[in-house]
Amino acid sequence: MDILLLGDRVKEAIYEFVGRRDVEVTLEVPQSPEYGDLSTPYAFKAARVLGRRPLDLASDIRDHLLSLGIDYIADIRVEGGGYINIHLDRNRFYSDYFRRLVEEGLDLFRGRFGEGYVRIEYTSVNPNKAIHIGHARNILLGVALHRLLSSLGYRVHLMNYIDDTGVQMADLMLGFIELNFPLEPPNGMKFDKYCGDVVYVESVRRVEEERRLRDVERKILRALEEGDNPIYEYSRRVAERVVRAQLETCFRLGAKYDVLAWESDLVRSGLHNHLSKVIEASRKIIRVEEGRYAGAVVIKVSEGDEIDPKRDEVIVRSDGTLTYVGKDLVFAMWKLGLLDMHVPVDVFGENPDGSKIFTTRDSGLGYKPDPPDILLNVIGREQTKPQNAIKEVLREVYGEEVGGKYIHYSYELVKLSAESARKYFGVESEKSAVKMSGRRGLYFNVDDVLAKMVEIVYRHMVENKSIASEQEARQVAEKVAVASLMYQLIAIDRDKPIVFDIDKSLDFKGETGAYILYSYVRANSILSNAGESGDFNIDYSLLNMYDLGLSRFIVVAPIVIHSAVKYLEPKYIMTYLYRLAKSFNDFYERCPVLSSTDPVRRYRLAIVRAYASTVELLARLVGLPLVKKM
RNA sequence: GGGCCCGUAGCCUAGCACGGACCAAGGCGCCGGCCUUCGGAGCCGGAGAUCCCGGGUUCAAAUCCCGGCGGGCCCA
Repeated sequence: MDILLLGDRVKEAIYEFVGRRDVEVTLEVPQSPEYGDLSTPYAFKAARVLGRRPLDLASDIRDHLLSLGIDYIADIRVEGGGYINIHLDRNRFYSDYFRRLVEEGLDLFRGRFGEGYVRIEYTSVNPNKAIHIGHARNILLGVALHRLLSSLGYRVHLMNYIDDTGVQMADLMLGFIELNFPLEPPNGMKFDKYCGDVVYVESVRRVEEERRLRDVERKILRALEEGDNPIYEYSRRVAERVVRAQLETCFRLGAKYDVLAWESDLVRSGLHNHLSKVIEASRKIIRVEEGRYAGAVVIKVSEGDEIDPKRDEVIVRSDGTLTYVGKDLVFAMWKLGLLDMHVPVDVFGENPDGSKIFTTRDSGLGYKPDPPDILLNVIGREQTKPQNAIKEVLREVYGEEVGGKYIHYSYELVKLSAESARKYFGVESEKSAVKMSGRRGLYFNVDDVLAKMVEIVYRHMVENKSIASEQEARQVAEKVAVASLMYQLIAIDRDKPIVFDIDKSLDFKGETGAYILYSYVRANSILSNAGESGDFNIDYSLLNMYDLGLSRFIVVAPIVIHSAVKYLEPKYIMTYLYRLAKSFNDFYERCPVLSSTDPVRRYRLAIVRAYASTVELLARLVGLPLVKKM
């Protein structure tokens, strides 16, 4: 039994009692323990449609619920003019839940919140530079979604799209081909950083300065788009090396991939020829006959005959080339398993867990994605307009059911604080935040940021002499750093831009990932010093309000997990983890465990054990790394 | 200009999905306390809020609706 199951039981009982379900029973856990463990303002809402007074209705519902003798319900009170407050037999309910949680962990939840096949496309960084802090938001959202869904019993397939035919790649290659940058980075610099911070930035600068280089840039770009030529072959070797370097960073963040899909391979395999299918089938897609857009093919979202650039999307230009949206539309069809279209794949490498990463290639076994139940595309919010157009076409051509599977999982940009921009890049700005720019080299690499974080955490541990071996301390510091970065980027609402300030992100005080890990370390310290296990027949009458406060917070976890998966919001788990850790630290200050005498000591050990198990469970659900010492 | 998103103490954020005990919670910063108790990356106390503005719906609005204002993003 857990609070979610109990809540469902209560809901059903109320629906049956009133004989209608049009007014939803919303259950909440009251802030204050004196209002019980579960509460609903249902009587206020339902009173109107039932033509009754809230107080009377609430009383009747209470009497009915009590008459059912639902297990674990000790008392029900009507308070505050109509709230129905359910008080549980806390000794039994908390103890029983804690015991099962500690014994079964994740098994308590696996398969309970739906099942199916989910494809997630994420990361999608151009192969000309290192992963920066803005990409990290994308990657960490993907990681969290993957862990959440796969842990709860969904089959998850992970794809990473790599655009190796764009102008960014062309500019990088211009640096190697025309500006004679050596292929080997200076003194041990990581290859992706070298490409992005040194070669690419310089190429962009030179192209802007020298007209002659624009022609070279165009020539290289054409070679990349056409493929099957020495420039493309060279470029592909460089790009693969960059991607391998990028993946090292992604792995640090907990990422995993099943298939890397390269734009150049998709072009060569003829994927784009399939665009004609949807062009013919859709009435929204039209070939423009005259005017400015003559010869172009356009997704017509707007009403009327005129092309409205504010609303409509060009998918094929007048010269016959595909736009980004056109490419993405046909790619979407492939990812949804709608095309009978195999692309050659080969093994690219391995994930940290040992599973294979496949990559598209010019030859190899043919691969076709299985149709997923949902397709989550983790893409920035700035792409909303083209993403909506794609979805509309899918809806029209393949029906609501298929179109509904296509989800633009969007998030706002990560910007740079003006202070950081000035201090580290010498860029002055009137505004409080600056847009990052790969072209100007105005961004923080994840590797560099993590290195700074690791250094600070490591020094902290050395000062506290908390860990003996240097090697172990380094590993721990890495996890603390990643956890903190993850909290910074995941706990914030996806619709809000994040202003990244390097100095603030290096501060591990307060509401941070480190805080969560620290509380977990404290819990583990108690457990490992205890020398015995707890007693899971807790008698709360012998304990105080802080024991109770932590306990009733632990018990809420199933509700949080349910919301997180229902709304695909890992943020709910992150913010809950922080509040839970806070509750634990309150408990820690006021409730001595080891120095207490039995039975209090063993009751508290059980609570600490339940807390640690909850943190382990939730951390696993979002991919948050944990440490037992720090 | 149009479309979408955001607006909560000096700053950052939670709560908004599903209106309910919210005279609004947490963090940073500021002021003042707590290291002979299980690890102080912690805890306690204090100051700090027209929940952008106006209207509407409702027994009840930070939450829903309408209109404004301000900011962000997008518009081959």
